[in-house]
Amino acid sequence: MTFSALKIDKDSPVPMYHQLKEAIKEQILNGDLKPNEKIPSENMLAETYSISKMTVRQAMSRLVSEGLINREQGRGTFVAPKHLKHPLRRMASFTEDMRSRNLEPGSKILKFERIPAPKEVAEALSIEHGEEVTRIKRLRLANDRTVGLHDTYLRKDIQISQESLESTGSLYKLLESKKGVQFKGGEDSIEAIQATEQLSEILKVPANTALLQVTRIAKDSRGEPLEYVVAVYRADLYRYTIQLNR
Amino acid sequence: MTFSALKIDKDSPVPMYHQLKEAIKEQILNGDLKPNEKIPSENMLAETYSISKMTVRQAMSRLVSEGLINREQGRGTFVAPKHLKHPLRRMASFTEDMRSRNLEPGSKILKFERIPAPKEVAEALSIEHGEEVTRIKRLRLANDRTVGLHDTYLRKDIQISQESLESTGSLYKLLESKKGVQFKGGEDSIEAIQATEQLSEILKVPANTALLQVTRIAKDSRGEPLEYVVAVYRADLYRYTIQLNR
DNA sequence: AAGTGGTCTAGACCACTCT
DNA sequence: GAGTGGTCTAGACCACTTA
Repeated sequence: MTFSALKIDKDSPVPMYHQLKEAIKEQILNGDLKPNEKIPSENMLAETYSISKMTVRQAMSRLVSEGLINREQGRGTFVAPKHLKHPLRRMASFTEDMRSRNLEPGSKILKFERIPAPKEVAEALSIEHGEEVTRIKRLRLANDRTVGLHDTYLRKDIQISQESLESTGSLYKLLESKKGVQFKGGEDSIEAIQATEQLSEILKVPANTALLQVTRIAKDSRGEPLEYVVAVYRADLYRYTIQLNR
Repeated sequence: MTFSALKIDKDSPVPMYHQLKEAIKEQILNGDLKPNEKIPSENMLAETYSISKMTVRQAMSRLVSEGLINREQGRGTFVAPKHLKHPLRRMASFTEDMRSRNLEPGSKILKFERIPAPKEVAEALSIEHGEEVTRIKRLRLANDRTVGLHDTYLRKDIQISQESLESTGSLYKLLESKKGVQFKGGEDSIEAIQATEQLSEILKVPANTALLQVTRIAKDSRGEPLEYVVAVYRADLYRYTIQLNR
């Protein structure tokens, strides 16, 4: 057991439960803790690091909700069996999504403009019809192959420049780390569509091919809609995967 | 404020945080608490019901993860803005999914058999190639219209009869309430496919139409795969919606 | 400054599993 | 019976928002 190597800094501004959570997470991801292996008991961990059981439990609860461990009353806590694929459990950006699939994400901006919100967009963002929004149309690449097309609309108080987006690459990263935006979550709606002539040209597939369309409304920390995206993906290059709880 | 009507039974075998959670949930769902309305503070609730703040917080945390409320440090806790659609937040059965859309779910069993697991199924269920599984092929209906086709494979220790499934309607309900199965969660993989000739006949759509295919691996309380389903839906009648956190 | 949610303690007792 | 996770207490202090 490599747990002895673990250390928790009580004076750190980072909460202790978070330090413990990340430490265990790392051991699971790098293989020190193997699937189905038993994790030291909560009481044990509390004693070892001289923190209270409730704090240990908070770390554990979050690991459970990330799907990394399973708790069984009376038996113990175990590393979750490994997954073959890499289903996401949280709202991810295209960039994060591709990285988790071990693909190199890329972008090509086709349009970057400020326009009055069309009806559908205004409705999704809960703003007035015609209110100004930023509209970004981008080809999305994985290992230099075109996998999809993103049509993004941002609420007008989100001010970004084409240059900053081009240099950052990831819209979510730009918003979160440079614009102080906090995403709380969002809703994805996924459907199958037939390629229109225009889409078939852009994505280089035959007309009428089946495509996967993901429509997202992303929300800020107050739960207000912030971003509306219609993403269309080549069905042969992209599938949407998600890990769910019950 | 109708919170005074709320009561918590300290001697009940039902945890207090669960009682509190359900009570608040009900007030949100029946409209006593309106979207964006402020909920009494944690300290207030703790005092009112003479329970500790940590217990109140456990109730709140679960409501947050169900997407019903938002917490904002320094400001308070608020009922989440309502959603236009009904995106799911947890692994749902087809039956639950349809009900949440206000549609009446239905089924027509096409096949009910015990067969040796094909390779793909064995892999998904982490069992030996050729081990016996229950295979159920069903048309799925919403308001008596065919919306999709489910091809389900169950691990061999799950023993159900065609009659019990027919009388219950919902496979998940049958397993959970009569067979003591506990689903922990699962993984959904969603892709767009073209209708084969066979599928186009069954679903009554033209050949090569775009269809939505959802492949699910559902897991039991120990995290072991239990059910493998390949579901194919008519793109014009079904979309997959999901609520995500970040 | 007052009020709110966020973190944390140092215990306690219970329900469950395994031996 | 020993060990484990699940619930709960009665405090404490901190970080943040709002007035």
